[in-house]
Amino acid sequence: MTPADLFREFTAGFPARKFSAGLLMAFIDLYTEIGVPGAGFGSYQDVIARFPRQVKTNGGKRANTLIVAKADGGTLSLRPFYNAAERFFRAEHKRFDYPSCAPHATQAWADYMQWLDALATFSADELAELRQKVADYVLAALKSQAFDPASVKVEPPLFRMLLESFDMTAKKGEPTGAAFQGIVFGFLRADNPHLQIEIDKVRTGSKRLQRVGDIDCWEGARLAISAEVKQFEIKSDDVPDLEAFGNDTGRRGTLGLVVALGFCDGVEELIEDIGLKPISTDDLLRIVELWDPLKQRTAVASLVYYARHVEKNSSLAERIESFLTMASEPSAAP
DNA sequence: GACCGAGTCTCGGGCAACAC
DNA sequence: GTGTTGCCCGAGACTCGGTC
Repeated sequence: MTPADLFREFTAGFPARKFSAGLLMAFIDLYTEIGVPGAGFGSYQDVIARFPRQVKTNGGKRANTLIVAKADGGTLSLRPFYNAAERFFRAEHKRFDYPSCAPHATQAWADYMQWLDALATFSADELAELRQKVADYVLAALKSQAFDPASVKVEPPLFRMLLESFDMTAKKGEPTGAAFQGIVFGFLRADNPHLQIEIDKVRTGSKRLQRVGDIDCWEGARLAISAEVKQFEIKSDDVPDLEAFGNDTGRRGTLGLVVALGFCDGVEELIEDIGLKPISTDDLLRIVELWDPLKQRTAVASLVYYARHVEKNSSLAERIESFLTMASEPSAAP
């Protein structure tokens, strides 16, 4: 069998046994390592006569793979050479269609006795050329699955950008507190798709509407979450005003949130003492950073809905939409 | 003792051969 | 033509020994 014959046989069998490529390369590397090329061997049996096959592993168990004894007393296994070939195709050249089956492949070595016979007669140059042809053949036959970062369209984290950069202070024609209330509504809407979210315009008077907080989240007839939204930094003097809210949510077994731009020193502990959970914009940011773009889009859509259809304030709605347009431009995303 | 590599074994799934 | 069976590839769990 000439190198050309062997290569033809390899290509014919490759579709059914892809691992045969790595096995063939491993045979060549093993023979090269122990100095078979140019040593005048006529067959695999001649090689084994010089480098006896080990039929037991170092642990005394039956060896299924090809292990030979080296002249210096040590042993050499086919497996590391096969591993290297598999790494070459899969890790280095991203041919993930090449099978990950080193144990199975190296156990099948005995199916290729003809190849081992032929390889024993080839020169070093012939072996190197054949090895290169096998590698090239596989690289051409199997498609590269290398990851191209440029091929991935990254959607900007719009809601996070809103939290970080949108000016929440009221502009001309906007009611104070509306921007922040809309953002908290968007946050709760996206974070609680299983709940019905109720919200009204700022300064509507939640008591008058039989509501508990500025934003109420219902699971059927049960109030699951209620939030008081404060577009300012809460001081200790403001805490007594939250007592009734804390009492109401506590009585109902509702998770009561106090969402504010920030809290003065020690105020968060005072709020927790009355059974409420203080959440600052920094807390919101930490949570939103873990959201995927789809969830962020839901929050943004809810904010736009709030500005357009709840608050019905065109000034705020246009300011939000203008911000989103700018933020969506490729150069704007972080 | 933890970690890693080498080796064995088992199992699921695809596919071809075969029986009806 | 369809259902069954068996083979074999491919994947991965598991064990064991060597090394640091």
